[in-house]
Amino acid sequence: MPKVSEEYKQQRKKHILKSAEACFAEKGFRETTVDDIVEHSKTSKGTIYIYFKSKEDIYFELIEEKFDESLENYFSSVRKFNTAEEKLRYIIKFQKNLEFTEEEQKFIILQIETNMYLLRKGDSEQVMIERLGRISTFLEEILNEGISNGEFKKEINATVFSKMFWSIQDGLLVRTASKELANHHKPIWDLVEEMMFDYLKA
Amino acid sequence: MPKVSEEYKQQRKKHILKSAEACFAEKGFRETTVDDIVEHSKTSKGTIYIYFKSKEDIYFELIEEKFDESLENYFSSVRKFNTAEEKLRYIIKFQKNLEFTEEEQKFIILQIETNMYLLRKGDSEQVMIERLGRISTFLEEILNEGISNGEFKKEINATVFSKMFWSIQDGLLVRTASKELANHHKPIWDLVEEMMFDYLKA
Amino acid sequence: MPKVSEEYKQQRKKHILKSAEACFAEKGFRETTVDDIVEHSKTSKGTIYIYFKSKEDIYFELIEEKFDESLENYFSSVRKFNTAEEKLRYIIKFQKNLEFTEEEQKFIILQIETNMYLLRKGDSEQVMIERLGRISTFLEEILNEGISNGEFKKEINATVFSKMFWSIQDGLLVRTASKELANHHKPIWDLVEEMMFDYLKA
Amino acid sequence: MPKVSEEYKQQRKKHILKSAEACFAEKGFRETTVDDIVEHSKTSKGTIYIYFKSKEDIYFELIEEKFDESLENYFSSVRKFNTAEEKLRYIIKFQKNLEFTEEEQKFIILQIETNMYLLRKGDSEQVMIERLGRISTFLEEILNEGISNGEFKKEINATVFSKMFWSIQDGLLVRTASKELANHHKPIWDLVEEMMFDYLKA
DNA sequence: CATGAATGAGTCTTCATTCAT
DNA sequence: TATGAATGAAGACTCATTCAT
Repeated sequence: MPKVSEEYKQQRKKHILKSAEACFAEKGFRETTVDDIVEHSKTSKGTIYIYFKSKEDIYFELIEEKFDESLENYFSSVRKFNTAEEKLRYIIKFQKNLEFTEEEQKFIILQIETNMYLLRKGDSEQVMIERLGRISTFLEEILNEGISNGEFKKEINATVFSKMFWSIQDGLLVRTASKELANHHKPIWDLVEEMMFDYLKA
Repeated sequence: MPKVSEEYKQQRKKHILKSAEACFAEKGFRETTVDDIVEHSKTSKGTIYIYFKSKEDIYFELIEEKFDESLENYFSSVRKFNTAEEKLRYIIKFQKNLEFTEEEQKFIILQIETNMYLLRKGDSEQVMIERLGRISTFLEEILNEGISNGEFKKEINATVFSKMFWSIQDGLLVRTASKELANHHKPIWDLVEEMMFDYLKA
Repeated sequence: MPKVSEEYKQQRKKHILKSAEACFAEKGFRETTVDDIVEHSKTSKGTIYIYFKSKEDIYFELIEEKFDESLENYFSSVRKFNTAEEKLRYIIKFQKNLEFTEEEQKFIILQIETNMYLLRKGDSEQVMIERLGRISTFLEEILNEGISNGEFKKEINATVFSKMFWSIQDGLLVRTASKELANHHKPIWDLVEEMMFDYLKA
Repeated sequence: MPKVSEEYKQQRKKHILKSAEACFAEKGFRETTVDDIVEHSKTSKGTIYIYFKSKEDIYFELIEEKFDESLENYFSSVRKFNTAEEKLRYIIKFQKNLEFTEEEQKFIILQIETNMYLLRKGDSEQVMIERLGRISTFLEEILNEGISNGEFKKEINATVFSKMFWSIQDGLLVRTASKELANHHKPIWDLVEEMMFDYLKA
């Protein structure tokens, strides 16, 4: 006989998570204090510790949520296209069209930092590899689809190509987080696109 | 121990830096305490503050030293080759042959974290962009050399290609830091190499 | 203990201030550690930093409070008298009758030290001069009152006399802080009284 | 068979003391570091600890020296005058004519702080009281001289008057250290002079 | 005697977490 | 459930003093 509905509690948690995201993006995990989150979320320290068992816990839930949410959206919008080429071109187009606002850049930084954090902790095996695997598999399927139906040449190693692709994407993301490349990444993606399709269809 | 040679002092500093590197690589900047460095270096807190004015100072000197040192070695070994193609192939080969020990992987993580840290602080403009610029220019020169002497096709935009190349390298490095890709990056570099030369010489 | 009344918090702050006073009086500002205050107040370091933002902050609030509080009481008790002579004699009598306990002597020392501290910092202009001004003006008014109604002679420069008076008071206070003069100051005040009134009414 | 002459050593000590004086006056005892004194004296930490056994020791020797030196000079210049009145007027004139440079004001602050420091330590009985006694006695003698030869009236209590005089002097000094009264003390001394001689000769 | 590098106890301050209300 | 006051362990940094050269 809970006093408040489950839905209410979910909503409350989401609200805190949103605040935490803003804070972490702004200052990073270590530099963000629980008080920062309290202030941003207009709740209280006690409340936060009702919904999360530690600051680290907030961080993990945030990453989990953020990642899964955006990834599923992404996958499904890609799947709407018919041919493998269209799908791949859409993926590239999506990256190309990302307009990185200050805020988004900060979130990218946060994501990269998080990866490094996880890598260091060695927990990565469980979490990260599974994720990278999912993304990799997603592209592999598209590539294999293209190979089967003759869009792409037979010699392609879909696994390797997929890993390469996401590595490139990662690299461009890292650079994009910096001001140097920020919003100048389009010509690079153009080049990548040209080069890749030359290879895939040669 | 007074009236000690400049050389001795340099050595002492280097020793502390070495210890700091190990600690930072192990736990990251924020999680490493000065006491960790004290313990690892078998010196004392006071001594560390003779040679460095803050924990952050150690960090920056470390990054600086590590980076500049390795970069210059790298550049000069590349320049030994005659043709542009040889040079580029050597660069790729170099990346391909990197055998990342546990320790080196940790240092890569540290470097990436550092970049993120700098990006967040906004101090990055001075330091990082200059560095990325140096690396980018280095490859641009090689590419232009190849274009002039007919090794590579005329249509290549050396600036864009160079940026792309290093982004890919970055991306692979990030992934390599993870256990997933660790020491499985050779086939990916093979693919990159094939694809790139196809494009450059088409 | 959450959601606590403003009054409760004021009380808590006062309690810490009381402890700090005892510690500062005992050992001086610099020699007093925050841990001393913690121990004396039976609270915790954290609590102290909830109510004050630094050790210096405690010090200033203490001085401020102590000073303003006692000064206003003093002024109002003096104003109760009718004639200027009565007022001035009361002021002197008040000084004369001060029985300096060990503790009060220590607080006098603290006050003098504080003045020196402020003087050195140069922040004194704002705070101290304003205070000295208030005290000086207070006596000037009494003197002018006495001059107007014929109690005192016309030739008196109220401003100079006032400053002299408080300097004497200061000097006697400094000496009183020492054991030498402690509680032997009455005959000196008698002499001062005699001499002053001889002059004022000559 | 000392390696260096006693005179050399005395000179060295004096030099360090001079530097310490400047530093203590500038920043106070606690805020002055041994390194400050090292830098100012252009010697070394080791050297300082040859001549003094602690930072506090420097402080005490400084106070001792400074005080005794100036006091003896002062006494002897006063004694040159013939009558008690001349002597007392000279003392007042001396105070009146003090032109307090920034530096001298700082040294006054240091002296006052030192007194407070000594008072707190309870060592005051030995050192300070003896000093205050010497000064007090000095003036008592002058006053008694004046009483004996009819310059001053018989009813004067030389001991009390003397203590009062130095208290006034102390008070004016404290105030003079502040910017408020700085170099505006002459009219006050004029008033004190007038009032005192009115009393002494009445 | 002179030097200054080394030391480490001692400071202030922060902040994640708890728990009484 | 919600609150926010209380806690204290932990961290960065300082500096008087020592002592090998």
